[in-house]
Amino acid sequence: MNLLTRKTDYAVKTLLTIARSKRTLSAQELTEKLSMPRAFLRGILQELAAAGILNSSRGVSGGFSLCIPAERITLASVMKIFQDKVSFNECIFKKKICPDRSSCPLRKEILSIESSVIKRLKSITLASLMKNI
Amino acid sequence: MNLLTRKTDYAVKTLLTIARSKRTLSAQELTEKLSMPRAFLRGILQELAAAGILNSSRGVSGGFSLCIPAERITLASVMKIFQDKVSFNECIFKKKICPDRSSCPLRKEILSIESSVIKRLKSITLASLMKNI
DNA sequence: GCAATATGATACTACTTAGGTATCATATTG
DNA sequence: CAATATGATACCTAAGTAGTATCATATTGC
Repeated sequence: MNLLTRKTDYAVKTLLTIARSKRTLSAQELTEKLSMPRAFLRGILQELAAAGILNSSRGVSGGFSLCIPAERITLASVMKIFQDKVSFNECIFKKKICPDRSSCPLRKEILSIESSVIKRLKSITLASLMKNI
Repeated sequence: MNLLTRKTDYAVKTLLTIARSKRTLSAQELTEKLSMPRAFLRGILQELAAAGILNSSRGVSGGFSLCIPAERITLASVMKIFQDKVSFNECIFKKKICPDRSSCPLRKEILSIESSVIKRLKSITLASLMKNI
């Protein structure tokens, strides 16, 4: 079980690199800097652009740059792009076993853990990650 | 992303049922009580027995019973049986990108979240789940 | 204009894991 | 000895993760 998928991990590290270098970086440059698989990274960059986190420009000196200040890009928001549900508990016992879902003790515990994890994921920003280096 | 797999979820609910009824219950009885797929539940019960959480007895009036007091069966220990790694971060950047893994800011954050989740999972026991009903 | 360089869109493959089934062997009880 | 249980094991299928490949389109500089 992994909290972050590889796409999310790549994405965060790529975003950090872009944030540090204040200029536009192409997929090619990023691939070399970060030694990530090129085609895969291209896809990730495209998704980040589509999600409105990156600006993209085509053509000879094109590439990607941040579209939002680093303070406002959270780990939770990046995860959301690449991992549909950042929820922990998809209760499998609709009505069969737990006649009253709202009273299921296991569910309560998991939801409580989930919400505290999500809270923390929302509090981690690109900017805070950069400071901690 | 789900914190608990279905096997773990079934296992916990099954263990709760066994713990409540102080007698030996067969896979057949449990299947009926809990409306879980029979063959699947059988496998889960076998794994729980192999892990030393359940006693099993064969033959006509055989079945399963708790082998450990409910206070000492934690959610973490059940997860461990069915979900090899309850770790959150399998860092993918061995030495390439993070020359010094120990200083990776993202890794630090994830490990911190992970350890607090594990701590909570260890604190949830069958007994505590039963009390909260 | 045109070649070179970029991204956009999209489709496809390989691998792993989760979820579930089925069967034969073996032990226990009445 | 037949009925009932678990033990061990070998499958199968669907979904998600990780990664590749290609064609279309936009931009820049000569």
